[in-house]
Amino acid sequence: MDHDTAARTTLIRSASDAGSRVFETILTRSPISRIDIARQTGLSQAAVTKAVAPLVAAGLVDAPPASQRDGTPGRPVSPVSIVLEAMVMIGVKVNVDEIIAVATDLATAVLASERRALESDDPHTVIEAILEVVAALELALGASASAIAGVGVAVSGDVDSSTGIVRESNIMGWADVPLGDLLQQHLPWPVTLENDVHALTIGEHWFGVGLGTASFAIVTIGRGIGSGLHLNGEVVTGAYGVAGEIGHLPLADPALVCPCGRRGCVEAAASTGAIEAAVSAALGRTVTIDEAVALAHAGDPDADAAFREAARLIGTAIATLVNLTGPELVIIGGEGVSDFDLFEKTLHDAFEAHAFGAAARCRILTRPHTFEDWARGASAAAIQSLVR
Amino acid sequence: MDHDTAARTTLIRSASDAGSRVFETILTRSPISRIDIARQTGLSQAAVTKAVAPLVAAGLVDAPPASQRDGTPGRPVSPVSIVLEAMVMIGVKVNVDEIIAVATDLATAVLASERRALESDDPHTVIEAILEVVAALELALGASASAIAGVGVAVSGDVDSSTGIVRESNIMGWADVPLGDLLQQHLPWPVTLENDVHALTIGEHWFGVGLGTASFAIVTIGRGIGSGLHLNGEVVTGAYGVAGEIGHLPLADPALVCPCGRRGCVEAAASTGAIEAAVSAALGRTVTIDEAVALAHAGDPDADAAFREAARLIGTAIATLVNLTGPELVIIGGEGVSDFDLFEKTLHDAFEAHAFGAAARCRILTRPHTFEDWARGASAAAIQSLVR
DNA sequence: GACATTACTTGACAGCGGCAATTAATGCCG
DNA sequence: CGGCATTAATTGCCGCTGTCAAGTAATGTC
Repeated sequence: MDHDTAARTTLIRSASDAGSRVFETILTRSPISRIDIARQTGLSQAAVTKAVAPLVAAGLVDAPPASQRDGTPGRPVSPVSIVLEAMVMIGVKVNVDEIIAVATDLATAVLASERRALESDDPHTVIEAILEVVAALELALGASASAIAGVGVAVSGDVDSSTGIVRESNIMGWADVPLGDLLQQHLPWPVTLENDVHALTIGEHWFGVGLGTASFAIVTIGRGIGSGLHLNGEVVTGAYGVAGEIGHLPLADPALVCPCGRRGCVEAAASTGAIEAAVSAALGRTVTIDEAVALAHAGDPDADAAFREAARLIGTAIATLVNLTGPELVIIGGEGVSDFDLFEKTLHDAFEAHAFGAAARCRILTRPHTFEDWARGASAAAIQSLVR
Repeated sequence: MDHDTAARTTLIRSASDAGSRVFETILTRSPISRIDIARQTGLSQAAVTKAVAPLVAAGLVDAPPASQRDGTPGRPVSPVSIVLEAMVMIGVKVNVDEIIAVATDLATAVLASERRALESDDPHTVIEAILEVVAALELALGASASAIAGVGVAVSGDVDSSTGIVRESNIMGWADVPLGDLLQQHLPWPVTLENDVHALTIGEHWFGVGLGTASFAIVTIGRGIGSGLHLNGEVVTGAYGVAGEIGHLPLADPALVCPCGRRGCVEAAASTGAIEAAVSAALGRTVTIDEAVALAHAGDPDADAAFREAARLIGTAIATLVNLTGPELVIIGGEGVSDFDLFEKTLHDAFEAHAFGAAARCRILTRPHTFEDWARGASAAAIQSLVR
C-alpha cells in the first residue's frame, strides 16, 4: 500500500457520519451533483460541500468543471464522480474445490482474475491458496498493485464478519476457524470475511440491481439454494448467525430426505444435484445437470417434470419469504439461473398463487451470476467494510 | 391536556438523539442508575447526567436520594425511575364487532378500560364508537384525565402508521380509510395508528418478554394467525405494507382452500375457525371452539387430531420464519394460546424437525394475550411514537 | 446588459457530547 | 476514628459537526 492509498484509507475511516454517507452516495450514484447528494442524504448543501472537499483533495473523487449545458436557466450543475481507480480491491470466493479471486476497481469492475484448484478443504491449504492467488493478482496488476486497499473473502456458512471467524461451514467441513485473523497475519491490507450470500447481497445493493431499494432479497440457485436479505438498510444476519436458509424451508414432499438430514427441504428437490438425481432415477442411468437441461429443452417429459417441480418449489419458497418479510425486490441469482427459461413460467405461477395481497407487487428479477460474480461480491464487502 | 402534560410532551419531542435514547432506557429499564444508562446507550456518564436533569425537572423521572447500601465499596448508585403516572396513554383496539380501549400509565399498566359493541364496520360508526369510549375513559380517570398525552389505535390489516391511513383491512372491509386524520379532528391529543400485530410487538419489545432482545418475532394465534417481526431494532413493515403473514404460508394440504382464496394456507387448517370446522365435519354436528377444546381434553380422537395438525403446522411455520430471519426469540401469543397445552408438544417437535442449525437455539415462549392486551399494545405504540 | 434562476461556497454560530478534573458517598483498615 | 481506596455523579471546558443565512458563480432570458 503506497502513501496515497494509505492516506485515502485513513481519510475514509476517520470520516464523520455525514462524511461517510456522502462518500457512500458518490460511490454508488456517481456522477451526481452536490445538490442531489444533499437531497439523497438529507444533509444541507453546505455540509455536502464541506464533506466533498477533502475527498477531492485526496484524489478519491473527481470534480470536473461544469460542462453540461442543458438549456435550463440557472447555474448548471457540476457533478462529482468517484475516481474508480483510486483504490483496488481484491475479492476472493472460497469454494470447496476451487478458489476464485478478482482484483476490482471501486465499482467492482474486474481488473484481473485468478483461479486455483484446491486439493483439500483443510484451512491451511485454503490459506496457502488464497495467498498464492493474491500474489498472482498483485503481479498481474503491475503498477496499480500499490493501490490495493483491502481484501474481501467470501465463504459459505455461518460467518461472523465482526470477528473474522467461520463459526460453521458444512460445505467446507469447518467449525470455528479464525480465517480472518490467519489471513491478516500474512497480508498487509485489511481483510474482511463475509458469508458468501451476504457478500453477493452487498454487491447487488451497492453496485447492482438492488441499488436504491429500501429492502430486497437475493435468492441463489445452484448446488445449494440460499438467500440474503436486506431490510431497513441492513443485512439480516440472524441472532445465531443463521438466516436466509430458504433452501431448507419444509415445502417439499416429506418423503424426500435432504443431505442436511431434515425432511422435505426445498433444496432436496430443487438444487442442481436433486434435479440430476430425479432425472437419473426416472431414466435409469446417471445424468449430469447439463444433460438434464438438454433433455428438458428437447421435450423429455421426465426432465421437464423435474425442472417444473423445482420451479414450483422455488416459486413457493419465494412467496413464503415475501409474505414474511415483504421486500421491494427479489433477485434470483446464482449459477443455476443460466437455464432460467426452464423455470420461469412455473416459478412465477407458484409465486403468484401464494403471495399475499400487496406483497405480490414485489418485483422478481433474474440475474445469472458466474463464480467470478461471487468474488466481486467479496470485493464489494471489502469496500463496504472500508466505508462503514 | 394540562400545562404540565403539554410541557412534558414538547420536552420529549424536542429531545436530542441522546436525550431520547436516555429517556427510552429509563422508560423500559427503570429503576436504573445513570452509569447503567451510559453503558446501555454507549453514551458518556456526563451526557447521561445532562440528559436526565431536564427530565427530572419536568416531573417525568424520579431521582430519589441514594438509599440502597449493598455493602460494596464506593459511592452507592442512586437509580432513577420513570414517573409512571406522569402521562396517561389511551390504547384502542378495533375488532370487527367490538371496540376495546384502555387508559394506561407509562408502563402500559391498565388504569381504566371500556368496551363498546359495533353495530356496523362502517368507518363512521367505528369513529363514533372510539370517541365514545375515549370520552368514557376520560370520565373514569377523573382528575388524571388531564395527564392524557396520546391515543394509539390498532387495526388489523395494511396500515401506514406514518400517514395514519388504513390502506387495506380485509376484516373490516376497508380500503384507504384515513382513520388517523378523521380521529385527530375530534381529539385534542396526538393520534397514532398502527397495525395491531405491530402494536403488540412494540408492547412486548418495550414492556414485555421481548425486552432487551436484538431481534424477536411474535406469532399470534386466534381467529387469524399473524406475526410481527423485530429485526435490527426495527419493526419489519414490508415495502408494500405486508409482512409477517405467517398465517398465509403455503404449508398445509393444497386441497384446503383458505378464506383468502389461496390454497394450503396455514390459517386454513390452524385458526380457531378451521379447528371448529374440522371437528364439526368429523363429528357430523356443529362444534364451537370451546367444545372442541373440551373434547380434546377428554381424549376424543377427532378433536385431538385437529389440534395436532394445527400444532404441527404452526410449529413448521415458526421454523420457516426462524430459518429465514433467525430471531433470538419467538413469542407465541394471542387469544388462542390459553389452550396451549393442546399444542405444545407437537408444535415443539415440528419446530425442531425443521429448524436449521444454530437457528434452532431460538427460544420459544408462550404468552396468552387477552383482547385488553391488544389495546395495551396500541397504548405502547402511542408511547413509542411520542419518543421517536 | 440588467435580471431571474439555480448551484455552490463561505463564515458565523449554536448545540451536542466527550474529556478530564472535581465532588460525593460509601466501605475498609490500621 | 480518620485516612484511603473505590465507585458514582457532576461540572466546566472544548472541539467537532452540521445548519443558517448571506454571498458568489454561472448560466438563460428579456
